[in-house]
Amino acid sequence: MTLKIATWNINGIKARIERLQEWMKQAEPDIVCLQEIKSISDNFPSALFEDMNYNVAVHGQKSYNGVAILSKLPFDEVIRQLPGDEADEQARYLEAVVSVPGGAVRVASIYLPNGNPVDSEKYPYKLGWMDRLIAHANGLLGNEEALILAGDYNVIPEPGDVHDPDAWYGDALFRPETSDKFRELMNLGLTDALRASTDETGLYTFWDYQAGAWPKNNGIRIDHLLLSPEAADKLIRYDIDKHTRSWERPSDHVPIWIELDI
DNA sequence: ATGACCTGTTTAACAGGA
Repeated sequence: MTLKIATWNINGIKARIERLQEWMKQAEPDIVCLQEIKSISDNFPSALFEDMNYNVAVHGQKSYNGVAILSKLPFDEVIRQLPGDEADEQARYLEAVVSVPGGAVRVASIYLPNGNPVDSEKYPYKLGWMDRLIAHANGLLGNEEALILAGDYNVIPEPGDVHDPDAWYGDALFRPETSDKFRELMNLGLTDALRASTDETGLYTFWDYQAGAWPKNNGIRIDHLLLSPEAADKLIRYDIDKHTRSWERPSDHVPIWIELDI
């Protein structure tokens, strides 16, 4: 069977319900990871998606952050925290396991901290969060199962993933400490689904609302689908649903997705 | 045009985003 897995930072579920449903009807994903729902769990419109035959897992927070996973396959397990800091109250991580004929598929919806400004406490928080993610991913990779770490990483991996690398060099999304941590994560043995599909540069997933970034194609690639070897072996397709950025009242991010031949 | 935003909340300006 083919399993289609997508991730999308929707920048507010309340403001994006119609866009999200329209895209889901077009794209027909089996699993959708959402970030920045900006809603407490109780206010997430789960019933709308249950009516579309999706199971819903939510880790919400008032006003900020918040992640969710919608899945046509039932959840065998749901984890709502990234291990490593019990005091961390920001809702940025949600992990779920579903069963397919070949075994288990584990999917995480990740909203990695932005980290700007870099001279504030926000940047060490980002780097610490990345350390926790590296440790957790390392443990999960030991399971030797299909693992998909999906989400908004707030990390520009390479100069070819940003329209103007020089302008972004000191930014929390692109500075060397951030790149080093991201490389450390990848070096655990993860595959960037886009890079497994193409060497093309200038492919973006985010365009700022300001300064005409979208019409000028001043974008950055910060949303990623990272795959364990067991998942990468099954990868048959990757794409960016760029057209949604032209919709009325769009998110500033667009959905990205993969198909796995399970 | 060297300009230009969006969301949620304390519903009027902020905080936060990237």
